[in-house]
This record gives sequence, structure tokens and C-alpha cells, in this order.
Amino acid sequence: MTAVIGLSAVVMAVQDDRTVVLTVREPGQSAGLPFGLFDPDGDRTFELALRRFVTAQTRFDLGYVEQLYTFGDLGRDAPLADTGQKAEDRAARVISVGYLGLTPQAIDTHARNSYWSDILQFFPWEDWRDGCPAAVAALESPLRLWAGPTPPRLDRIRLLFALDGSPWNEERVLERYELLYEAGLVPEATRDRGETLLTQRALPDSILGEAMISDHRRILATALGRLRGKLKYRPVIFEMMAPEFTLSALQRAVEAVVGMTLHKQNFRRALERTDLVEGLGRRDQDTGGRPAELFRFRREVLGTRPVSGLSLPLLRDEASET
Amino acid sequence: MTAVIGLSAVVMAVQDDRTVVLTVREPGQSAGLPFGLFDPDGDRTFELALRRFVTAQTRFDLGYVEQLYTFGDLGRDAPLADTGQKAEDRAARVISVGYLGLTPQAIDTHARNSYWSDILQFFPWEDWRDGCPAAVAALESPLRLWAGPTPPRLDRIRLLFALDGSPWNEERVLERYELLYEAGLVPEATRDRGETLLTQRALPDSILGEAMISDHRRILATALGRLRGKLKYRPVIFEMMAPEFTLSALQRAVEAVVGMTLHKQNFRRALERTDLVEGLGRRDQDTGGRPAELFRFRREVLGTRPVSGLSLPLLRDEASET
DNA sequence: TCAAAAGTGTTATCCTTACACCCATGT
DNA sequence: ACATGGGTGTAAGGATAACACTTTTGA
Repeated sequence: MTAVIGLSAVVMAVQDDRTVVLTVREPGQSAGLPFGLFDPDGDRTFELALRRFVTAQTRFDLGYVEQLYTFGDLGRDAPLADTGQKAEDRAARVISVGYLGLTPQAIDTHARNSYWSDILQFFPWEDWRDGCPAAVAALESPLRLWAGPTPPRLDRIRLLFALDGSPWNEERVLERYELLYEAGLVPEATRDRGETLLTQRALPDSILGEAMISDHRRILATALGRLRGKLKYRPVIFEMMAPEFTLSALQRAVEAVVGMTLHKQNFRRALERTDLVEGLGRRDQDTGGRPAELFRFRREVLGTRPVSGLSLPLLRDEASET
Repeated sequence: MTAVIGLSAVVMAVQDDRTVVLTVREPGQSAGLPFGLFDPDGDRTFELALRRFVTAQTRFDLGYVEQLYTFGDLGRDAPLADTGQKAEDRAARVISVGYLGLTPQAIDTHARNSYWSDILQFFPWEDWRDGCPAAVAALESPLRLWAGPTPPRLDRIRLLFALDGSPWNEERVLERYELLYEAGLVPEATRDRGETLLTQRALPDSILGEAMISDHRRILATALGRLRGKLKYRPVIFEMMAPEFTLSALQRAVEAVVGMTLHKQNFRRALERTDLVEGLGRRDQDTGGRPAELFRFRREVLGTRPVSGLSLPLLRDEASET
């Protein structure tokens, strides 16, 4: 009646307009998340354990941290830890508790096998900043093939992948990944079933995304979806910003996370109303055109009054031709 | 390195304008949530295990279910399962995964020691339908005493308990409970420390709420906060309604969950826009005054298009004199 | 006929959307 | 001077909040 408890960390940052995640890659293997076992006799809390081993594995100190989800299902919904076992082999069942961490500095001491990876490497269909991504276009016909002409599946792919005029919902990252898994399209699906059915012929990683160890891509999808949702009702984006930033840099960071382009002035007007940032009078000279004013996050408002996140006034130009 | 994994279920329903939760009470003990151990060798998924033992313990079949949070901290943040051990005794550490379940029918086969309890029994300060509840008024001075005159704690109690003109935020149920715990006001706090410091003299249960076994009251607080938040962005309230209902009944159900009074017409207008309900032409004769039209939830929209929850147009009459 | 609850109309205000334009700097 | 990004004004439309009012039943 006992189980092993694992902790997985999704540590995210924004770097050059791309959302990146801290990954660990053993030579010759798929990428994975920083992962460690929880020691019930030694660790007082999950969070402390997490901070400890993330620092050990990546020499990186976590800042903002929150619990995501606990993955414990057997079979195709959440396979065993990647020890090469079949799902039927229940010798060493691992329950894994996923955590999300945010940090402003992706540029950091790389230790051993840890790297920052662009999340689009794993979810190429999640970036709509330059209109409908190539991956979605390429996935449309395999998805329709899987769905067939009947409502239940068809409605689902329409809703999740913005087909037939459905609007794109950036938060449903996990549901999209799970659908691709269910459709047997992502490599993990066939891998977890022990090399069984190949429903579709293989598509390149540039469309399906790169596979990860164990159920780490599922955990990553959970994290991205949660972060995208949370931006709107908590000012978490500032956990990913340097202490001083320009409004454009802030907007580009939000865009990188959300994967959509925002309307500049409406973004600023909404931001102004929240009173979350404060101009510093000084300007950033390195922007290319006119120097931009520097701002800082007024962290002090957090304790003082109810704060919501940022509104996301979408730009509907080339960004949507569904 | 192994641990025992427990599953706790918060099953909620609305009954006679009160939000109720399924509790289990051994004679002579505090109330608890339906709780069971997860068997890594026998249970394929958390959810299946949960459904199994909830039915076994309460003869009740779960409908809607979602994972809440995994509680694994030692010490004052989440004590051991209630075996009477001190926090220092780490012999049988239990990690517990909390689940939220919703159901329309609280009136159901009571088995053995299971009962539906009003949540206000555990959180008397959470109901603002008749203005500021007596519990909040009574808690104000002990809280101020604990906070002292300095910003950090003072800001926190103001924000959480709507003091000094702060608006009440119904979602922060967990934070309020944790603050009361931290302040040593709720019985669990002193109990978990092994009968140590009694910061304040005792207040009656009608103000502090009834204690629960282990960390079950913390889990219940998490559930209530999550449900209150979720109502606004997912149509989950319908999981707590009978197939046919009047709009007033729906509004009263939302009010019971949220603990606040809503503006009738604005609630209806907003509901109408969502297209989530459909009039049936028939009327309910038993309302007392004029018969009300019966409606049903258009569950079919769920798969077809993006759906949000209900907006909560608050009524600010007697309901707020903070 | 009156209480009780259902159900409706209307307005002021605010927020969101969308459009077009001006400003400051480096090359 | 002009390209580049920073920064602003304003008007239309829709959602929200707050008013007060009519309708239909049972006692």
C-alpha cells in the first residue's frame, strides 16, 4: 500500500520573446523535467524538497513556485517513470507531483545536462503570434481522419484546434496534448502502449513536437495552460520580468507566454488601470527607435488590496484566419 | 522513501439554500471527510479509487469529480492523519490527494456514520448573504490583537476579512482558514502543536467553526474556494442542480455556494447571454407566489463551443457595511 | 384584496475594441 | 530624411450596475 512519490518541476522563463523551460537531458535520451524523489522521512514539505533537488540538478535557485497537479494514473493516462518498463509492470509505481516555477533570468549557470528549451519545441502548435501556426495546418487532416464525420470527436477537434471558425483558446494546452495522445499522433502514445498501434504514419517533430521522458510532456502542458490562465487573474507575469522593464518588453513577454499578439494601446490602458506598474522616469536607450520609459512592478500592492492579473486585448489581424 | 497515499473527497451539494458537504463522523470524534488509502497495486487511477471507497463508505455515487490539491507538508501546515500522533512522530506519514465532487442530490441514502453537514458549521464567517456575518464581527478584535499595528499582518487581515472598508473576496476561503490557523485561533492549530500555546482564549464553535479530523478542514476550505472561483469560468453550478429548475432556484444555489446575494435581473440577463439554459414552457406550481418557468441546462453546448461560467452581479444592499 | 414571488423595461456608466496619429532617437 | 519602435487621443459598441415597475398565483 505504499508508493514512491516523485516531484517534477516546470521552471519557466521568457528569453528573447520565447518562453523557455528548464530541461534535463541525459545523452542519447529524450528531454525531461528536473525530477526527484520525495523523501517522507527527510523532507518536511514538497516545496522544500523541490527547491533542494532543482538546485542540486541544475544549480538554479527557484523563486516563485506553485503546485500544479498530482499525476498518478496507470496506463495511457500517465505512464510509469521512464525506466523502460511496460505499463503492465507495476513493480515501482511512481506518483508524481508537478510544480510550476517562474523566474526572470533564463540566462543562468548551466550545470551538467540541464538546458533551457523553447516550449515550442514540444508544442509547435501553441504559437499563434504570426497567425495560424504551420503545425496546426499540418495537423488538421490527420485530426479529421481520426475524428471521422460524427459529432463527438469532430466537435472536440474543432474546439481545441480552432477548426471551422472556432476561436483559438490558448489555455487548453493540456486538452490539446491529450487529444493528440489519444489520437495516437504523439510518439509517447505508441511508446506507452509498448510499440502497439501506429494509427497514423509518422509526422516530423516540427509538427508533433519533441517527445519527453515519462509523462513530462503532459506535466509541461499542464504548466503552460495553468500559467496562461493565471496571467489573467494574478499578476504572475512579473515573476518572469527583471526588476526594471519597458512596457513593450512586458507586452512581448505576455505574448510569448500566451502565444498571441496583443493590441498595444489597449494593453497599456488596461495595465494603467490596474496600477500594478510605476514609471521610473528613466529610459532604456537600447530599444532601436525612440527610447522607452522604464517601469517597475509595484510589488507592495500585493498585500494591500485585491489585485487581478492583466487583461489580454487580442489583436485580430493576421493572427486569425481560422 | 515510500509513503502512504490517502484520498480525501469533498462532495458538495446545495440543499434548502445551504451548501452541504458529505462528512463521516465516528461516534465521539470530530467530523471528517470520506477518506481512503490509495492502493498502488490495485487502483488504476486516483479517480477510480476515490469513487470506489466513497461509495463503500457512504453508499453514494459520485458524479462530477476533479482533483483539488495534494497535501504533503509536515508540521503545522498539514499534520499527520488523525491517529493521535504528534507531528514529530514520523512513523506513518500520509500524503493526501484531495478531490472535489459535485452532486445535485444531497438527499440520499445515509449509510452508517455519514451525514451531510452545512459548510457554515465549519466556516461560519463565509456567509454574507445577510450582511456581514456575526462571526466576522466577533473575530475582528482577536484578529487585530494578533496582527498588531504593523503593516504585514494588519494588511493581511484587512484584505481577507474585509476590515476597514476592504471588499469581501469570497474565493479566499483557504487563506482565511490558514490565517486563523496561524493566529492560533482555530482548535486544529493548538491540537497539531500538541496542546502547546493558547494564544487567545477560546471562542465558541459558532464563531470559529467546528474542527475537523486531521487536515480535513483545510481540504474543505480549498474545495470551497476552488468551487467559488470555478463557477465564474465554467458552468459547474449545473452539476449541483436537478435536471429541471427555476431561475430563482438556480440563483439561490449560486448564492448558497458563493455566500453572497446577487442582483436578480442582472443575473438573468447575463445568464441569457450565455445561452446555457433553455426554458421548457412548463411551470413550477410550488413556488409560493406566481409559478416560475422551468429551465434545463443545455449540456450539449459543452462540447460544441467555448463556454464560460456565470457572472456574479452582486447586490450591495444590506449585504455590505464593512 | 393582499402578500409573495416571478418576470420586465430603461438609463447612466464604464470597459473594450478599433482606428489613426504624433514623438523621439539612431543611421 | 527616414526607418524604427515608443507613446497617445478619440469615438462606437457592448456589458454592467442600479433604478422601479408589472404580472400571476395562493390564501
